[in-house]
Amino acid sequence: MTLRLFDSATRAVRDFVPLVEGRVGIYLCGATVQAPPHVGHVRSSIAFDVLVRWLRRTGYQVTMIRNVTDIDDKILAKAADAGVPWWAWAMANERAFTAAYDALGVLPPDYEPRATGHVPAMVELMTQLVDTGHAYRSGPGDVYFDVRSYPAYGALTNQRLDDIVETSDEPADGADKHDPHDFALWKSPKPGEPDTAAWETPFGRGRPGWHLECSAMARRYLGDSFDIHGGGLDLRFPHHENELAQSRAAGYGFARYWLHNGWVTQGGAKMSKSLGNGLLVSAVLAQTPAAVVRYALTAVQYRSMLEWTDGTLAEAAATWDRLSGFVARAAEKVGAADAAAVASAELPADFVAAMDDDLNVPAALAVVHEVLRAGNSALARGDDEAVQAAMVELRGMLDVLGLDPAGEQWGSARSDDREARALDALVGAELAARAQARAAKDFATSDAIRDRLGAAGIVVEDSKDGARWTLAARDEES
RNA sequence: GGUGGAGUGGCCGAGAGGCGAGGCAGCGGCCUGCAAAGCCGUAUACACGGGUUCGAAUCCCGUCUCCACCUCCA
Repeated sequence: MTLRLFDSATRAVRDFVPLVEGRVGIYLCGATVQAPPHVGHVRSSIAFDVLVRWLRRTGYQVTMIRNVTDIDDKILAKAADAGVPWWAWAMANERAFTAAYDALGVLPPDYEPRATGHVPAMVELMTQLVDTGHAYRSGPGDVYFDVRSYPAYGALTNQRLDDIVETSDEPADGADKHDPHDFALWKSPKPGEPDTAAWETPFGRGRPGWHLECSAMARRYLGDSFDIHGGGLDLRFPHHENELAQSRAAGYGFARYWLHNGWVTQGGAKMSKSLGNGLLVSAVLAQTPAAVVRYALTAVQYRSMLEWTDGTLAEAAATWDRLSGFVARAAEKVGAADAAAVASAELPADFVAAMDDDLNVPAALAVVHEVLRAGNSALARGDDEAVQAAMVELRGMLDVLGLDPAGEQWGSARSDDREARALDALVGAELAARAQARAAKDFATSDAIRDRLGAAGIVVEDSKDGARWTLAARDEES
């Protein structure tokens, strides 16, 4: 069984065959750092994080490139409004994105190129396009791609040029476009824009258009042809169509598979910067453990729309408690498994089949729950061997999803964290007092202690081996 | 107008011709001093109307509704 992926370009599920056996190059459209990330942004990064993890798990050597668009109209406009340099505005937001990725366990890409650092590569590609008649200079610093020069324009999104509504990408003063659909490769500075936001080129001074950046950076790091190009569904047109057109027109094979993730919606509407309804990741993380947020964003198939409601996080929290609870109890019983055992654990065939089927995470999670139940049952009947097996298998699967409760990202650092040790000692004292009260059948006192801990977000569970405690995954809703 | 997606039980969410994925919530039971956790059990589900078939949520025809992209967007 091989991995099959839904390719947007052909609108079909295709067997994944990499360009070079055993290796995969992925280019993911990252953030335009005009604002801090909202939940939809990190959904995209998590979707492709799962893809990378699965490819690596199944033996591929993956090169993951995720760009940062650190100059564009909105960055310049917002920075000007805020009275700060555009590059400082971009940098601050880039840091916010990085913090969100890190908090949610998104593995860092192999490289994260910034647009502003790749002007020479862009000029090189643009020059090629002008020299071959696929692009033209319409004024100082203004260069457009000539869509009529590339007959396959529209192929990615299955549109005929004449059916596409005319773009409102307005030419600069004095600039003329040959066709209304022609898009900017290079843009001359607008009045009032800072000198630092323009670069010299053979065609005049200006700054890069959005589409050119990605084509140039993808080629620089992944080569003339590469395996997978990813991004949000909303980037298919015009962004990806334009990238494909200019790269192919320049003679490069470019991406062989196009993957697009669905959006996070609220009330059926897409979260978006332009609508201003984006729920900031920082706001969500302020109230909910990151692992729970990660679970919520991972649990849906990547192409589906994910409707974000109050119930989304509540359900994720319940499931996360169940998963992490078993792993913790199992480790207390049979000892923690080492990372190597988890990384090399043999995964259930149904799980593998689900992941190979266009990353069907919901179906894969069904297998996770089967193993979880088997593990809990083994725990109940004291079958340590089965507990151990279930724990390793479960963690192996969850690791693929970036959700191993005992892994590096989410694992408890209780034993070597001073605050946590102090807390453990205090709760331990409370639990000792409670045990005494219970032994004396003073249940009023023991219940009062349990209630007091509960109010502090500490959940107490009794068992034959005594009481154990955990932090509640989420604050109780009133 | 062009292109594409979606309607599954109280909720979330897979599946895509034939033993009712899985989760959450609920209900019953076991366990517990009581809980919690866990385990066991528990479902008149597939937008609507026709059709094909031994058999359709899954295929075909028609209808309705919702959403998105075609302007910046993950």
